[in-house]
Amino acid sequence: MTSDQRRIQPRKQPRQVRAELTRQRILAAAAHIFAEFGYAAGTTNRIAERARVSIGSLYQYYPNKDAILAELLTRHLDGDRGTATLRRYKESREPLETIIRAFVRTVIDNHLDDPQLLRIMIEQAPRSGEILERVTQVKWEMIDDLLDLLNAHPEVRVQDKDTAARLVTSTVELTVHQLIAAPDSIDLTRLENELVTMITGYLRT
Amino acid sequence: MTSDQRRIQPRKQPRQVRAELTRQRILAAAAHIFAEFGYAAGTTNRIAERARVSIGSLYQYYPNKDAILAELLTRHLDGDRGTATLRRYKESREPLETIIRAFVRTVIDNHLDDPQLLRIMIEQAPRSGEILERVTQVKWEMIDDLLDLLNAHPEVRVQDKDTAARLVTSTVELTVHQLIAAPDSIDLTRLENELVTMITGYLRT
DNA sequence: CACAATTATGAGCAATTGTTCAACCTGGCC
DNA sequence: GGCCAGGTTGAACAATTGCTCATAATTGTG
Repeated sequence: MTSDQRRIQPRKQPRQVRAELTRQRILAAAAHIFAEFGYAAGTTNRIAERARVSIGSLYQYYPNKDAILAELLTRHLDGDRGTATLRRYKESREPLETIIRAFVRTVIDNHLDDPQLLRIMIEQAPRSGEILERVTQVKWEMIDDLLDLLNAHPEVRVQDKDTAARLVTSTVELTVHQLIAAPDSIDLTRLENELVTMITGYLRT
Repeated sequence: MTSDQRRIQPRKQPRQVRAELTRQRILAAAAHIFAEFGYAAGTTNRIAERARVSIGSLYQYYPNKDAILAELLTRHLDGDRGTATLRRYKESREPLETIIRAFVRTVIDNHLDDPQLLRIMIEQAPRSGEILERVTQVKWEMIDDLLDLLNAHPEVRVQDKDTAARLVTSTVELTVHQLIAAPDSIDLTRLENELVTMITGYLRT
C-alpha cells in the first residue's frame, strides 16, 4: 500500500454517538444538496451549512468531496436488488412474464427512493476512478445474470441473446430512470405493464 | 426588451472572413473540449487555447460559456431529423416495421456524429433556462408525432397509446444513446434489428 | 475534579474559474 | 499612404471552490 493513493475511506472512525450523528447529518444533507444542485454546484460548504455542521467537521469524516458521493452510491448499490431478483428466478419454472415483471418491479422500486439523487450519481458522477468502475461492474453483473436466464428459460426464442440481454437491461434501467425522474411523471402501474408487455413479447420473438 | 436580460446571441456579428474563421475554430474547439472534459471542467480558457485564439476573442463572439453550448446544441437539434421521419410516414400505408425501422435508423444516425458531446449536452447541460426548454420541447414533439402515427396506423393494437408513445421514444433515444456511447460499443446493425423487432412486436401487441 | 482523547469550529489559504478591458494589430477604402 | 472600424490580445480581477489547521469545546475515565 503506497501512502500517496487517494483516500476514499473516512479519515477517522467515529467513537462517540455524537460523532456518528454528525456523520449521518452530513450524509443526509449531501443527498439533498446533490439532488438539488447537481454534483459540481453542490459545494462542500453548502452541504456543511445544510447539515448545520462546520466545514471542518465534514472533512474530519470525509477526505474529499468524491468520498461523500461514493458513500451515497455505495448505500444505493447495496440496496439494489436487481441482480438478486434475476438470480432467484434462474432455475425456476415460472412463466417468463412473471420473471420479467418481478425484475421490472424491482428496478422501479430501486428508483422510487430519490430519483433526482440517483440521476446525479449516474450521470454526473466523476467519469473516472472508483465510482465509475463500481457502476459499470454492477451493470455488467445484471447483463450477465439476464443472459444466464435467457439461456436457461424455454420460452425465450430471441436469436441474438447477447444483444438482447444488453438491450433489455438498458431499456428497463433507462426508461424507468428517465420516466420517473421526469417532471411530468408517468403512472407507474401503466409503465410497469407496458414495459413488461414489450419485453416479454420481444423475448418470445 | 429590458437590458439586464441574459444575452445568448453573439455580442458581435463577424464582418470579415477572418472573424468567421475564428468563430468556427472556437466552436470546433468547444465541441472537442466539452466532449473530453465535460461541461464543468471544460473551461473557456481551455477552449480558447485549443482554438489557438485568445480568451478575449472568445468573449467577443460568445457572451458566456452557456452560449457556446447553446449554439452546439442548436446545430445538433437543427440536424435532428427524428420528428421529420415520423411525420413523413404519418399518412402512408407502409407496414409498421418499415416505419419503425426508418425511425430507429434516423435516431442512430443522429448519434453517430459525436456521441460523447451529445452525452454532455443532454446530461450535463444546465438544468434550467433556455437549453433545457429546447431539449424538452423537441422531446415532446417527437412523442406527439409518434402518438399521431400510432392513432393512424391500422397495425397498431396497443391499448394505452399515450404511455406507449412515451415508452417507445424514450426507449429508442436512450438505448441508442447509451449503447453507442458505451466504451464497449455494440454492433449497430444488431442493435437496429433487435430494437425494431422489439418495438414492432410490442406495438402490434 | 483532573486530564487526555475525541469532536467541533470557522477564518482563511491556494487554486481555479468565468469574464473584462485597455492596448494593440490588420485589412480594405478614399 | 493615411485612416479607422473591425478584429485580436492576454494580463488581471472578482468570485468561487475544495480544503487545512490552529484553537476551542465536549466527552469519558480514574
